[in-house]
Amino acid sequence: MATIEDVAKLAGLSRTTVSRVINNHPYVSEKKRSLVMNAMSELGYVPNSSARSLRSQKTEMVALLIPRVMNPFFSELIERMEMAAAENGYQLIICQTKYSKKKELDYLNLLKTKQVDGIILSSIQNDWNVIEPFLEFGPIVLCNEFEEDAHVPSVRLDQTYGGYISTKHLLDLGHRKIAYCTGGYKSNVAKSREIGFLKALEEFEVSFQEEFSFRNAFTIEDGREILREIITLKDRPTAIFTGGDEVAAGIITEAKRHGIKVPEDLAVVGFDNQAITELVEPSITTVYQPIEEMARKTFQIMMEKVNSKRYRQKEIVEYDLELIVRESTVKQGVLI
Amino acid sequence: MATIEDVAKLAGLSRTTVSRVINNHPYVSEKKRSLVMNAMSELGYVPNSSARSLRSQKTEMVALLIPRVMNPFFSELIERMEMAAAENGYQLIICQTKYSKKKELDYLNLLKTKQVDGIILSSIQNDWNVIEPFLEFGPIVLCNEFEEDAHVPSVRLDQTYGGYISTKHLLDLGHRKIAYCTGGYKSNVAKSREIGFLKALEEFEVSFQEEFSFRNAFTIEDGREILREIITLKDRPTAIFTGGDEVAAGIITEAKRHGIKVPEDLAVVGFDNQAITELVEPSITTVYQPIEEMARKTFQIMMEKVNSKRYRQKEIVEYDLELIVRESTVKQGVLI
DNA sequence: CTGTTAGCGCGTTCAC
DNA sequence: GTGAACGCGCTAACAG
Repeated sequence: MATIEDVAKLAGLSRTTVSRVINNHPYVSEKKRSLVMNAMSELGYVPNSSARSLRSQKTEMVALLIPRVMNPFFSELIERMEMAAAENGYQLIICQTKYSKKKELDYLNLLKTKQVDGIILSSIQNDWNVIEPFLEFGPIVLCNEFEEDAHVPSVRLDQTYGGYISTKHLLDLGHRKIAYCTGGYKSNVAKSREIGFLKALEEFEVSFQEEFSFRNAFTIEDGREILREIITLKDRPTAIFTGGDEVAAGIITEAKRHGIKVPEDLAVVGFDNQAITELVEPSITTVYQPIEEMARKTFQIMMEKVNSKRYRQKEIVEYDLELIVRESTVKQGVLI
Repeated sequence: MATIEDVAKLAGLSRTTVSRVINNHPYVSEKKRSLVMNAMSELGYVPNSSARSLRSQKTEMVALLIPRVMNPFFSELIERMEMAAAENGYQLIICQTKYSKKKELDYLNLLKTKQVDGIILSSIQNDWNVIEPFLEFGPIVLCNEFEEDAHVPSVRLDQTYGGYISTKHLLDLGHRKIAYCTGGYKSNVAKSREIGFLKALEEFEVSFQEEFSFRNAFTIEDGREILREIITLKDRPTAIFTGGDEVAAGIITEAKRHGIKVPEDLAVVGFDNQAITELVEPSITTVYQPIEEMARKTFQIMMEKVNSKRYRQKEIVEYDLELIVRESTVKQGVLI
């Protein structure tokens, strides 16, 4: 593998001059510049990035911590984030915490060992006070997560609003017995949605019935089970708010098996606007989340932080969610 | 940030001894070892990985090249590959080529610049002769891809068999007018499936009708369009083989809108065994692919290559696919 | 068993 | 405009 030294020799110049050409420094005569360029291409020279990182204290890599990849929301987040990284000449390292505190800490260590310039957290397992000390070693930016006492940038979606509009939609349709079901891992995300949910109920002077509450629902199968639970209730809800389209899909398909009509007997709203919302019949009313904008903004802030080296500063960017009404809440004419 | 030098000073020893402790070398007395350990934890010392990489010529990172993340097949591949990497103490860098030759080359350069120890290709855009030269700089392992003239390891699924069993299934059910539709990007993958498809037809002495061929089908919407094309045909197929569950789902949902019964009027087989296969009604007959085993094996071979430093050696590991029969080909009793 | 020394490849003062 | 020399942090001979 050719080094900068080899290039210098071949060009009959010093390492310094070669380095200057590589880094586009001024004060290099055109003659020597082209001499260097020729030598570089002749040798197929490429700078060694470990050496560069050691010298510059920058790796041009960022780690993205997520609970897992196989969740359409996070898949899209990865896709968008990788694109944002690429546009900035950065590489993206994927870190699945699998909801484990230990794994999260292991990955946070990438900052200490200088394997990455910064860390984007889209999932938080540990208490903030155990994460905070890592800020000594580099920037941490929250994406789709939020911590009240964290003095770091946080780019997120207005989940409270999301919970509010979808619940209000159900209330506007006349529903008063509304079940609430959500996944737990989204921590603050789930909490915010619940606040919005309750706020809407309050506005309509409807009180929430605790037996209509379902937690830890993530998958299609979870949705199916929830429906089975619901039909055992004497007093059944007429509508249900879910924290994810998969869960909504599970509820809907299982409802059909049990002869429960959607939306007549049970209206269902999902969350995420995934592809399945248009596949299931009836199609699923859901909440669209502007993941691309969020990813872009997150990365942009990360670049700022990397350059400014000021990591501890609270800053919140919030994007609005959008309700997409489909057939699982409002019966529509059949299309031909 | 504390360096090895700081630790050595605090412990009153030399850098070498500290280094030996870090790397678990023998020949270090217990006394000094604990002296070093204490100094390390007191300073919160962690080795700088750029320095380590520069010295050892290893980065403990591997790049995974895929066309894009937001495709359930690749999402799962990423998820499994990240887990395999983590088990081996490696980090995984995600590289989306977006089907672009240039991007692929940019990412292959990670090998040259020594940012990664190896590259896993799950998608090939450029001709092999332009990829081959990169082998000078590190190992390349193919995963779910195949190149006849590439002298590198290739871990893949027997796509020919996959195409064969699903087509044979349709033939066994009595279908003789079978349409074929597939995505183009899977290059050799798609070709292999087609070979299996044709082989099955041949065994049943059925000839393929060219007007039943649809290319570049990837999405649900593509599936819908294909169905709309099909109904314009005078002579319609009675069954259709697709290269992906999304396409199959699109065909099925659109068929229902047009009053075409699945499977009675049109039998459909998908590919990938994604979650939607059980959501759509009728549920989709599909082909299961053992992605986890493939990812695991790929990474294991990568580790071998990284250590042995012998990169140019052909080696093929192939896993069988499995047909999963559901309602889109065989009408089943309604479950309650 | 332990310390001294010499680079890994690069960027950057600081002289010329 | 250009080059010599130092050091980023670490590991591995080599010599004791």
